[in-house]
Amino acid sequence: MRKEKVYISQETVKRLSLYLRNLRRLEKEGVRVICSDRISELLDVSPAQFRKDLSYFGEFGKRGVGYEIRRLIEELEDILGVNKQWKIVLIGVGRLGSALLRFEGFSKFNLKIELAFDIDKRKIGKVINGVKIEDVQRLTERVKEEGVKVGLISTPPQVAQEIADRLIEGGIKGIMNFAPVTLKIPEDVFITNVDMACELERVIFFLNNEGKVKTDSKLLS
Amino acid sequence: MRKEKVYISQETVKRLSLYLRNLRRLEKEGVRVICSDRISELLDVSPAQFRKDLSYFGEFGKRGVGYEIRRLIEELEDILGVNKQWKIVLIGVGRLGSALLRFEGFSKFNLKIELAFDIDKRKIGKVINGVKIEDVQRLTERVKEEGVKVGLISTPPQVAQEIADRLIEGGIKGIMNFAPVTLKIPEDVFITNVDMACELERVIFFLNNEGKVKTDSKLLS
DNA sequence: TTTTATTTGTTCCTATTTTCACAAAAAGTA
DNA sequence: TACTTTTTGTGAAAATAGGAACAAATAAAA
Repeated sequence: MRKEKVYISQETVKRLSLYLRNLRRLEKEGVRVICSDRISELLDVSPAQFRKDLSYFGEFGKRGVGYEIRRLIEELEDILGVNKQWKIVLIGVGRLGSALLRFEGFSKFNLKIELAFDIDKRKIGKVINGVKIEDVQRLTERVKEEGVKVGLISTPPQVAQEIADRLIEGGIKGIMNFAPVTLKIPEDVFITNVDMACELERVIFFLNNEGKVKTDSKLLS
Repeated sequence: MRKEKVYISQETVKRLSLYLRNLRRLEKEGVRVICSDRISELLDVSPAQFRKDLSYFGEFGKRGVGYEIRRLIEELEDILGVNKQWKIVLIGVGRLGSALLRFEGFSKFNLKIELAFDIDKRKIGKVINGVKIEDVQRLTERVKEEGVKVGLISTPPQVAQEIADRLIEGGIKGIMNFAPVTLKIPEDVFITNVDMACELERVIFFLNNEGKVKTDSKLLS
């Protein structure tokens, strides 16, 4: 039974994506059906959490049996929207940017970067992984032209805000930002920050507070 | 007044790191004192949240005035532990790995990768950003030898678990994992997964559920 | 057919996180 | 000195997320 109005938390969405990836792997390994207990062993998620995450979107399992993997993969692809083709643009083809352009973790899962932009004349015109690098001057118009909806920002932090503004002007509705700055964006645009320095500092915090800290919800004495 | 026993959430730690970075930038811009309201405008955090996050560790502000930036930077560096030198090892010098080796977002903030390993004979011996790439065969012993405590895994997913095991055998206590797999690690080791495909799928979820979704805590109709 | 085993979907409860709101402190002003 | 303004630090309330537990559904066994 589909719910009237449900708030889906970001944590739930992250987990859905995690489920999908692991279900695909299981299917490849020949598994046909799986129960929430088994999922729980594989991922770091309680069985109840798994069932509840799915329950926001419908009933996909069979009581006493489990979940048919093929069916669940399709449902999750549908929920996340990864079965549709979303045009993705990358801005900033530096070392991180070119790694992203060729990242198998994207391409393997139907996430293909289709346009790339840089300011460096020496890079413009080059082709990386089938994508021709274009002049960032033309960013807004090209984004409009191609109807791109998702942008990855891997520029230096100083220019990230300007790039974001231009992307949004071009009609971008979702941004994944690798630049270590907090971008100002309108309410109707979604942003996720991949902040590697913060993540690494989080690891260091744990080490630095060792003994004073409990493993999951950190206890400080 | 320091608390007896306080649980620090991961979200709080992430924000501390975010505060630190932005305070450093503000200091560079010549700002000396800042209040929680101003921080709130700059970052996407409520003033109360900022004050409460800090309050777990002590009283660093002055009522009616705000926070002296220099002081707060030092306190945060101390809390996070980033003023100490932590030895960091990177495993897997592919495209992402070499981008990480040269990533300014790390080096600028006193986060220096000091050892790097790969399995590819052609890469072993090469020097990237002052770091000599070593043979992954010797990973465990070298980690022990050097007393490394933090490891970054940027290998293909198939070998990530084995690398994690070897790191832990060598005495690593904190891992930042870029491989798209859920690693099994003991309780006393801290791990953070940087899962770019999940992040990108989260953006796509938002686009795919547009209209049905409210901007912050996603409303699905 | 009836009974027993499982395992889901969901309700209700608990724990955690965030926000509110205000007393306490600081500094300036009259 | 007394009053005003500002802004912190924090206890209490509100909101959110997570987990236990159980009825309902399924399939297999008796």
